[in-house]
Amino acid sequence: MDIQNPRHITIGAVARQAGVGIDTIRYYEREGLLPEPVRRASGYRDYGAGIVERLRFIRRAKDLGFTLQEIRELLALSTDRERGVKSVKQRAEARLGEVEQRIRELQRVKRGLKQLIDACPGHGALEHCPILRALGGEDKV
Amino acid sequence: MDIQNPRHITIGAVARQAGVGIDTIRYYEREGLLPEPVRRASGYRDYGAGIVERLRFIRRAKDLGFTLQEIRELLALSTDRERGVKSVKQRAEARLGEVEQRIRELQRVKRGLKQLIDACPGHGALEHCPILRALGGEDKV
DNA sequence: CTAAACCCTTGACCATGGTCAAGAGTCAAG
DNA sequence: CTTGACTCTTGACCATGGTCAAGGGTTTAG
Repeated sequence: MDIQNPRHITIGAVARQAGVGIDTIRYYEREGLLPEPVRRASGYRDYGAGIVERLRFIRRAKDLGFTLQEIRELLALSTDRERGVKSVKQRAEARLGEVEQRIRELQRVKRGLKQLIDACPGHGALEHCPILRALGGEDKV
Repeated sequence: MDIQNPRHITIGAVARQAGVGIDTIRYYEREGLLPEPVRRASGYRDYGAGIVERLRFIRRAKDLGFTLQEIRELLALSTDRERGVKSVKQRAEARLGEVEQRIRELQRVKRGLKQLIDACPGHGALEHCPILRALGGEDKV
């Protein structure tokens, strides 16, 4: 009965369509990122059509560096018609700030490494290696 | 008998001087980042003076983004007088490449977020929020 | 001598984002 | 009806870098 109706889609089909593992879907459900779907008499999860879009949302947000915790909040906001758009924009701005901070940290690390590499002749006695010296001096233990 | 001789320094003193936890020192020992120290008759670890420098080495390398695995390798190289300097420089260069790659990824993320934020009015219907739309479209599940 | 402060080992636990296995029930095709 | 593919739950396990607790022995100051 109506097997290809998108109103009757099993977890395996969802997993295939969204390109994630079955266990991942159940994990997201446990973690509150996906609503608990209705169940068939057998106990099988029975998903509506929107589930694949929601998984796609999660994947894209993950690619933008949001944690599952942050994504859970975004999803909650996206169904809150009172506070919605403003808060979503604020979250995105906060996330942007974190990304910029992380970029600055990495650029500092990069400069540190570059200095060491440029100063290192690449041969000779270990005692004169600026990398090892900068990291902590002699290796007497 | 000679209590302040640096040849008789307990794990607690090492931890204080290096600014790490006692458990961290034992953890590093288990993980092969620190040599197994000699033991007193009581079984107490008995460290030489170099241990604090070595812990400092580890901390600085960690700040530069090396994993403990990489640090273990650096430490091994720093005592290998044959292959030493050249390999150390190569490790640092590899690490630099990783850092640069990560910076590029984050800059891509940053651009994506910026576009969304700039396009978002910050008010109005959720249906028109470009952030939510970009992340995955409607929220029908 | 006693008590506080220290040390020992073994093994569990934290967060993160899942993955996998066991054992049992369900569904669809032939 | 049977077989194979699918699903269910519970709970263990992966890496990373530690942290903490239990239950015991040691050392040192007063």
